[in-house]
Amino acid sequence: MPQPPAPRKATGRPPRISREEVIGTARRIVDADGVDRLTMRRLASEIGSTPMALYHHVRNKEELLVLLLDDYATRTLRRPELPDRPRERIVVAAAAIHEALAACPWIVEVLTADDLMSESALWFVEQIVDGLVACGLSPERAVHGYRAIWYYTAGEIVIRTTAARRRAEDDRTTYRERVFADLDPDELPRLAQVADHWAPLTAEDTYLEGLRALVDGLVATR
Amino acid sequence: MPQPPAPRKATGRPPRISREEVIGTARRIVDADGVDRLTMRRLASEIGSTPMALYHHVRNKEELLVLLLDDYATRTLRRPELPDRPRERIVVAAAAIHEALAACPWIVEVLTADDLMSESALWFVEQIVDGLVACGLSPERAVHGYRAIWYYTAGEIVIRTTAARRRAEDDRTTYRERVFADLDPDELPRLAQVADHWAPLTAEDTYLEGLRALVDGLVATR
DNA sequence: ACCTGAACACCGTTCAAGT
DNA sequence: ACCTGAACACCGTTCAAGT
Repeated sequence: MPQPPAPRKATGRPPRISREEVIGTARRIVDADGVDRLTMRRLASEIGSTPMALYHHVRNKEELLVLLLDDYATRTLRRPELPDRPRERIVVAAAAIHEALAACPWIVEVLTADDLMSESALWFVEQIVDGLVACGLSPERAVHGYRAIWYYTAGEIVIRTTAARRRAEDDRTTYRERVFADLDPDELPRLAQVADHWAPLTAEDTYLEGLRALVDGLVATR
Repeated sequence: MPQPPAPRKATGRPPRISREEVIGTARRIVDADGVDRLTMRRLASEIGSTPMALYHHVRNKEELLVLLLDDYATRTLRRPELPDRPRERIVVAAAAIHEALAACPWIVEVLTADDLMSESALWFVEQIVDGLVACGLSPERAVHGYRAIWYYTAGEIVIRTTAARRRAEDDRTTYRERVFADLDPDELPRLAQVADHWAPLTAEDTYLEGLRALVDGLVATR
């Protein structure tokens, strides 16, 4: 293999590994085994070097992760054909970002606090669902409305990714089932009404509807 | 101090620490020093016990965090006076949840990948802002619209919290400033147009406007 | 300039034993 | 039933030294 010509003065020891190699190897580890398997030690050994050699190419692990995301975005974000209608153009552009990030679950990691299914939050969910029903929505659409508000508030991606992870790890549906079984229909009538369909309703992908609603709201004359 | 009567059969050794004590102490640590200072070892020593004693009251650290959030929600979520109009009722209920979570920054932790300010994402931001302008919004309102979409897509809370943390750690504004300085006004005219006002515009709190728009969109007849 | 070895100061969790 | 001690299998990062 020919040596590339050295464009800048070759002072000191020639580099054995490059920043690109570090990022590329990190990407392989993350794609193969998930982001929490990416450690500086493993990365070093995979690259055939020592942990400390990495610190000469990235400042620290946090910078490595930022570089990794940047690399990911550059490789996967493709510019779609855009419709002429401005409103639709917004939707398509946002959906493209969403799709790219959704395929990149390691972005989120940790947290999201399950489903905010805490007893004390249910009353608020009730108000939202009931309010949407009072506005003329069907219970099903009302649940979707609540889901959209919660998604776009706490982050649709974050929630779905960790939920999927949870589902893979063990069946923690028991907790949700218990909450719904203990529901008082007098205090929380709407939730009780939809309790049986909650699982299939929340399994549906309603991202685009929620997004369209948000855009509608933004461009509507107030 | 009087011993509480033992309601169930007292077999074996009497407990020295309770689950409530574990959670309460964990809360104190988190409130004082942040969530990543909460370790099983420190929690144990703060409680005057050993790490392994904790595992008799919580299954593992993840369960401890879930319990901690539940405890937090129970203590801070207060039911507000609700307006009669359903649409306003939704807004108030959702805003109450938002407010509680916003005051609880340790929920998020890590990630959010800065601002998705990657070169390759800017084009999409441009399309969104330009589309909103084409719909009749002022550039300022268009930026707010984009911010709302991004917030409600990736999670308003998550973004703001980590942004605030970053600001406290060091001035990483340099990166954003460099991106905006390098902007090509022919390719990304709207972004270039608002580049100078980006910082103050994004510093404004537009949560309620975005939320109202989302609700408007959801209850609007399509 | 770039890399290495050894060490620092930690982690969460398991296992076997004690009371 | 509840708690302890010791150990396992790790972390990210610093420091001083080598080439």
